[in-house]
Amino acid sequence: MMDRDESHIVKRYMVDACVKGASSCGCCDAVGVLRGTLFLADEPLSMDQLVEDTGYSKSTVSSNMSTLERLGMAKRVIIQGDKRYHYIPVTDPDSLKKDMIINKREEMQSIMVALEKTENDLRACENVSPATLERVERVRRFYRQMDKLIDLISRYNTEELIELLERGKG
Amino acid sequence: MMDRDESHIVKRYMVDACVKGASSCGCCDAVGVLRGTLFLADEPLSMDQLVEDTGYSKSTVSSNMSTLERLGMAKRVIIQGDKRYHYIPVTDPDSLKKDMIINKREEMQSIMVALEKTENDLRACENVSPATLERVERVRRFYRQMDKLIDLISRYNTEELIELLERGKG
DNA sequence: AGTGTCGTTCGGAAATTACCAAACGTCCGA
DNA sequence: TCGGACGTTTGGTAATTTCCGAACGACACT
Repeated sequence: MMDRDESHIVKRYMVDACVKGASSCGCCDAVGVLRGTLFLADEPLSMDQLVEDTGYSKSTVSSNMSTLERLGMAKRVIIQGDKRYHYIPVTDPDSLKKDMIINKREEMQSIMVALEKTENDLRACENVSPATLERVERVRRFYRQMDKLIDLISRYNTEELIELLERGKG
Repeated sequence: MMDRDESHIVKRYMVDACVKGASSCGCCDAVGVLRGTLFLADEPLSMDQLVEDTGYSKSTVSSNMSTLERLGMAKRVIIQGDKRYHYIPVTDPDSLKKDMIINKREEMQSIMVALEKTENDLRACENVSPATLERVERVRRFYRQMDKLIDLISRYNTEELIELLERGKG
């Protein structure tokens, strides 16, 4: 039988992977640890179980599970006859892709707003070098394009996209 | 004439936007400030000028300019008759897209490696629940798909992609 | 070799962040 | 309306990160 230690070893890679993924989107390690733990659980986990399995305090688990929910990586489910919340990992490719894109897009949008304001400010000054203005315009064009691209990508599911792009290139 | 203060106001949005973008890829504020400053400069800037314009110390500028270079967001150029380095921002859409994709892809790859190891470990244990194994497989499939998608996307330039996807959906 | 100019690296201080324990609010059953 | 089980919020602390100044190494010119 697999004891706690062996189970922990199996978990390590998964947790490490999730921690890495989390830190690359600016989240703290706990978010990754919690996600990894959730992935390798046999059933929906209550907060108490997450506290037990990860060693984090209740408050840390609570706040970081909120983050996971917000990022679309975990969901709460109701277990009949148990008033506690239970969490499951989101593993559906299309949901994951959707949330990944939504988050990326919000980032882009806020950068685009700032770029637009900058461009307006620059135009309002008389003695700004045309090269500078042109440079800001170019970056803004880039973000506009990427935003459009992300929008288009969000309208297909992953299989469709792969097929379309493979066909396109031949 | 635009004095230093006015120039600073114009810079604010751009710098804020870059700081936001930087922190969303796990970089500290200084990286964003430096990028924003570079965007709005009329000419390539030396390290001394960056120190002056940003208020950061020489060592901070040095190390953070390295990360900007690594991320493909700034480049060093040689100015004739000046032995100091000068930096310019990268604004070419295709370079920006390329580096953005390269960085994203490296992330994916390392997560995929970890997922593969986990799957192997799980298969080696006899008493792992099939549901858990299936869950890991599903996530791994997701990352494999995304990796493939990113690879395909990297083979087109942005205009081609937009056209292809617009045509595809009608 | 000696000197001056650059850029990077290193050690410590300051600021920020992550984390925990305790207090708090909420919901449900008695 | 009380009591108990949950989850969230808060305040303080520990740990990490950021940043600076100083020391260092590299290079060019004398």
